[in-house]
Amino acid sequence: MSNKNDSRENILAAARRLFHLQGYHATGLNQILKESGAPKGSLYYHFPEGKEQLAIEAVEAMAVMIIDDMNSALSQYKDAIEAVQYQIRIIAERFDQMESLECIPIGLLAAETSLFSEPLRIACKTAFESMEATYCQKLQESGYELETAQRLSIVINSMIEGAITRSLANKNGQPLHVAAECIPHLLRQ
Amino acid sequence: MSNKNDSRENILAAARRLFHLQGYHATGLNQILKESGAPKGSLYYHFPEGKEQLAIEAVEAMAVMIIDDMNSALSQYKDAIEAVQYQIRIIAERFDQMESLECIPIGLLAAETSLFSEPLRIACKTAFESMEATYCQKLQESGYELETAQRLSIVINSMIEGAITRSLANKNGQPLHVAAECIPHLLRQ
DNA sequence: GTCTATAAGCCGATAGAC
DNA sequence: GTCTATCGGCTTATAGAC
Repeated sequence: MSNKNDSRENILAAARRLFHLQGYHATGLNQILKESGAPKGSLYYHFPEGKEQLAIEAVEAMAVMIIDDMNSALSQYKDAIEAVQYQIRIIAERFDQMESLECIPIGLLAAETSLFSEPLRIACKTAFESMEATYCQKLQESGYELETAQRLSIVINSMIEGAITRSLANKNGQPLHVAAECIPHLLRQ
Repeated sequence: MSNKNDSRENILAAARRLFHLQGYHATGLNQILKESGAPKGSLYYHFPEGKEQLAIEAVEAMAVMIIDDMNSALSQYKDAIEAVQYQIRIIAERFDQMESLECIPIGLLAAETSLFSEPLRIACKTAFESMEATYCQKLQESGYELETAQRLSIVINSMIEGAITRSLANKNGQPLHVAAECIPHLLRQ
C-alpha cells in the first residue's frame, strides 16, 4: 500500500532527474532502476507501457517542479519586468557556479522526442503551455492585455529555453545574463 | 584518391543529416552507414576516433550550412530588423508545412552533449559563435556599436533556438512567427 | 505485488582477411 | 584502403518464480 507508492515514486523521481539531466535517449532504464533501487520487474508493473510512459510522467513532474520554482521567483517582485529578470538571473547563477544543472531545459526532451513519439511531444507541449500560462498571469497582473501577455509569454519562454542551451554550451551563465538585460526592451511595448 | 574522399564525404553527409534531425544519442553508427552506403570498416578508417569525431565534424558542417542559409536570407534586406525578421519567417514557414525539418536546432546537440563530451561541447559552442558573428556583422552594418551588436546577437540566437524547439513541440511555426514580431522591440534600443 | 533471469536485438568498436 | 565477421556490453522488454 505505502510500499507501492514508495516504489513507484522512487522510480519516477529518478526518471525525472535523469531525463532532465541527460535527455531521453541517453538515459537507460537500467540507470533509472539502479538509482531508484527498484528492480526491473517493478518498473513494468508500475509503468506497463515502459520507457515512453515513464518519460511522459517524468515530463509532467518536471513541469510541476519548474512552475513551482518560477512562482517563488516571480512573486519576489510586483513588477513583471523585474520579476522575470530576477527569475532568469537565478537560473544564470546556477550556471555560473555549474552546480545543480538538473534544470536543463525541457526543450532538450522536446527536441529529442517531437519527431519520435507523438504522446511525448504532447506532454512537452503541455509542459511549455503551463510554463507560459504562469508568465501570462504575471504579465496580466502587471497590466498587460491578455493577447499581448500570451504572445510575450511564448517569447520569454523561448528566449529562456534557448539561453539555457546556449549557457550549457558556454559553460557559464553569460547568455542568460544577457537575456535578462533584454527583458525590459522586450516587455516595454 | 577520389574514392577516398567520396566515401568520407558520403559518411559525413549522412552523419550531418541524421545528427541534425535526431540528435546524437538517437543516431546509431549503423544507421549512418546504411544511409551512406559505406561499410563499417570505412568509418573507422576515415574517422579513427569513432562517433565523437564524426559528430564534431558533422557539427562543423552544420554550422557552415546554417550560416550559408542565414547569409542568403539576411542579405535580402538592408535593415537589420527587417532582415532578421525575414530570416526567422523563412524558418517558421518550414515548420508550418512540416517539411525539411532537417534544420532542427544545433541546440539539441549542444544540450545533449555539453555535460557528456567536452570536445563536442566546444564544437557546439564554436558553431554558435560563428552564427552570432554573422548576426553581429549585419547589426554593425546597420549602425549598431560592436558591444551592443554582440549582446544582441547572442539574444537573437538564443531566441531563435528556443523558438525552433518550441515550434517542434507545437508542430507548427507559430512560436517562430511570434518571435519574429518581437524583433523590432528587441533591436530598437 | 515484488523480484530475478533471460530474451532478442542494437550499440560502438575492433581484428584481421583481402 | 576496403570490407566482413565478430566481440562484449548495453538496450528495452518479458516470462515466470515467489
